[in-house]
Amino acid sequence: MIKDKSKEEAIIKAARKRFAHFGYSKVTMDEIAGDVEMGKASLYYYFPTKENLFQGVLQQEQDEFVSEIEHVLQNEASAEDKLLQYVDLRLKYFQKLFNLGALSFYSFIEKKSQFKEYYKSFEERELQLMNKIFDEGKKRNEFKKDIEENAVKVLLHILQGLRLRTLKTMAGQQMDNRSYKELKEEMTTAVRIFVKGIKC
Amino acid sequence: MIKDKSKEEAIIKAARKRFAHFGYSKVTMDEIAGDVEMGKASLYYYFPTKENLFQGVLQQEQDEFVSEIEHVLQNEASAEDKLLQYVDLRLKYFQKLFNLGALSFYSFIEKKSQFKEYYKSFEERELQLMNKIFDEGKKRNEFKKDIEENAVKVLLHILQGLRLRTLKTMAGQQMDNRSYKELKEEMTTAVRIFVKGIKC
DNA sequence: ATTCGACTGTTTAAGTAATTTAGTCGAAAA
DNA sequence: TTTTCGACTAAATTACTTAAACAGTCGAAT
Repeated sequence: MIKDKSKEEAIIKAARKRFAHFGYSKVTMDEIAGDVEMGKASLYYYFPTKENLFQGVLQQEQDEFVSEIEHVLQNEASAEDKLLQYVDLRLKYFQKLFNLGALSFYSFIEKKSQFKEYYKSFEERELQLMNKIFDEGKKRNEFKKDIEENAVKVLLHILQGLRLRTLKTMAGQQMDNRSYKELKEEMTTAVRIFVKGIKC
Repeated sequence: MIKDKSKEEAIIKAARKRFAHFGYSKVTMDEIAGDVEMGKASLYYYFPTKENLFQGVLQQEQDEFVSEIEHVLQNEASAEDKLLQYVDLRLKYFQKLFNLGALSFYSFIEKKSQFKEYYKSFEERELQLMNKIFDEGKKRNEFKKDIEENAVKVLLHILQGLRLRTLKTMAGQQMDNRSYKELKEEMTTAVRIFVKGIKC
């Protein structure tokens, strides 16, 4: 019943390496099994499906991101600074997912759209995190109390949209350093102006 | 040398009808020719390629949009109101392109990406239009003079991103009225807060 | 609890033939 | 001179077949 956590993690580690390099569909369970010196059938003792294993990889990245961001929320910076730190960490997480092939324009239209549910629940989590930042900002009187109803959600969608837009312009290619920097700058500008618009 | 404009328009009209209903690849030149009671070969007298004919359709939509928006720019509304009118018209134009099958997530990743150049030049045009609105806003002292360097471009990208994000969530399906209204509301909120952020 | 060899059914890839369709051309009509 | 089109071709798309690869199962062994 209680499965060996370290084995599980070794499998995820091997899987992540392969997925990050070749993308989901170009990696076979046999190869991953080979990497951890196991038979393929043994993998199925830990993960019921290949998809589930991939989600394991994603989940680990997500946990890492969430714990980083929650750590940030605890420091004493202003709400605006926290938002900017959020943008920074979120963008790094975005890049990781991209390198795992979990993003890219293609993955969104695939019939199975394996991760729709996954992304959706994460979006809710993100919204909570941002709301927390804004609530603290209100308490500290950085923002006025009567922020526009959907402002936080809109900001979240703005950031999503800007990332998606960058994804589009790359369509297939690698994410180079220039795209990354441009995107970050755009997001930073957007947040700064947006926050100013909320402050007054 | 001087081709019959009314014939050309009749062809575009017929083509638009078909493209809007079936999408680019599901329409044959023979069918369009049938609609205007011509032989297919005659179409090639007016349009060198099928792609070019499709672009003719797009160009007409774009011209219509641009002339509407330029009309708006001439009235005496505030810069903010002009921006909101811009959002409204631009979204209607977006929907038209969507119904023509010129958008949709698929069209962006198609190898040929026939319209990359087309969209790019249009984006520049859009940027000019928005800059015009902002420049007038500055002259009338609605905005302070030292607007952040890339603010206008960032706003443009925000609006693009929000549209794209909606496109993603629909992925394949029809654009229903709810998506449309939600998107419009988001854009409106974004513009209002953004403008406030620039004003002060 | 954990591992795996041997197996299966389904999915993907490769190859090929058949069909459709964009685009051409030269001649003819207006 | 401008406009139309029938008859054609080359190229792309589709439909189909077959071979290979792969995800996932199972029962037996540690």
